[in-house]
Amino acid sequence: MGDLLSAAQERIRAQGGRVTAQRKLLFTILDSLGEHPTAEELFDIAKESDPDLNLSTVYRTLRWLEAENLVSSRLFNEGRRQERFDPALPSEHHHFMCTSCKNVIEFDSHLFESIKSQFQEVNGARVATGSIVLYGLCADCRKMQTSEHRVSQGEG
Amino acid sequence: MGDLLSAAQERIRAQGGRVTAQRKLLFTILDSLGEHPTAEELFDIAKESDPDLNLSTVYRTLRWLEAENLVSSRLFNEGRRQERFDPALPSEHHHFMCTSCKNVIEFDSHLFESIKSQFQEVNGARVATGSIVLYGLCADCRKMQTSEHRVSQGEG
DNA sequence: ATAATTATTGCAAATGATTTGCAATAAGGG
DNA sequence: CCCTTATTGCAAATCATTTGCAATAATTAT
Repeated sequence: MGDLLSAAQERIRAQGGRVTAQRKLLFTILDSLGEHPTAEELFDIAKESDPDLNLSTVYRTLRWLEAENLVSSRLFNEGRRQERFDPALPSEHHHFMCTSCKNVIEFDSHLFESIKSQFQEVNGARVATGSIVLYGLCADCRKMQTSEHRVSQGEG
Repeated sequence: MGDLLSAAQERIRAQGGRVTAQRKLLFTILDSLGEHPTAEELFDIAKESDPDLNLSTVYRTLRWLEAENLVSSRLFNEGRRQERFDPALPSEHHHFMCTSCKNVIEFDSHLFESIKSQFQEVNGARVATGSIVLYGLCADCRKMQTSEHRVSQGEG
């Protein structure tokens, strides 16, 4: 929704680059996808439209977007050591990952500034960036777990 | 300083395991090291005492400690996709990583609880764990940067 | 439109971090 | 001190990502 598609195309042109079908496809998907996909997840979605697409192209496109500050990548503690790509605008925000469905929810917290300045004062450090990551069950997965309980206990 | 060494040895024995020289060495190093080493960093230190030590043994030992909740592993955004192992006791704490020297400083924040409960209320989720990671320059590296500036500007 | 230029792609092989299979070694019990 | 088998070292496998290179295709000039 942030119109990554047109922002990215403009930047490509400004750099004398080429607006290829693969890039347009990937930009479009990222733009509409309200998620934090891994390279492979994005690849799997894109392959439905372009079966010849290669995973290297996905990585190269994501790295280019990252260098242009149009997406950022982060590692969650999900067992895998795999990056997730965040197409949100680069305002400071934090993440919650559901440990069951792996969905990521973004959130803000005005308390984060206080945490940063408190750390700086105590340690004499200079904090440049940072983020909060929370893990747990999202509302949907909580409901499902509860109803599974009910079923397995014969209460449904 | 948390006496990981003896805690770990006790648990090994309790499980019918064997207290090997390699394990003792690694426990001792982790115990005294006030840092968050990668497997390879720990390996390099340990190799000085036991040149035949193998990196697999380091990984296996760290994974075992992790399963026993005596260390935890985390991924920082340092370019590499490499785990760092935290030998701190499993109380909730947060991390600052110096982007220059890569040193990790642990800290607490009572505000974290508020952030968690606020997220839960707003989203209907259940937060189980989470943490704050800050990046910036530690006090020492700030000083060095400043003095380098001074030198390069001929002000020293 | 068409050809020329070269950025970008697909593929395969390389890389870096971590894991695993297996035969050799060595703790700890008898 | 010997036996049993947990643990080790080594090499090969794996997973996520990157890279070299020849083939392809988007732009640019014709």
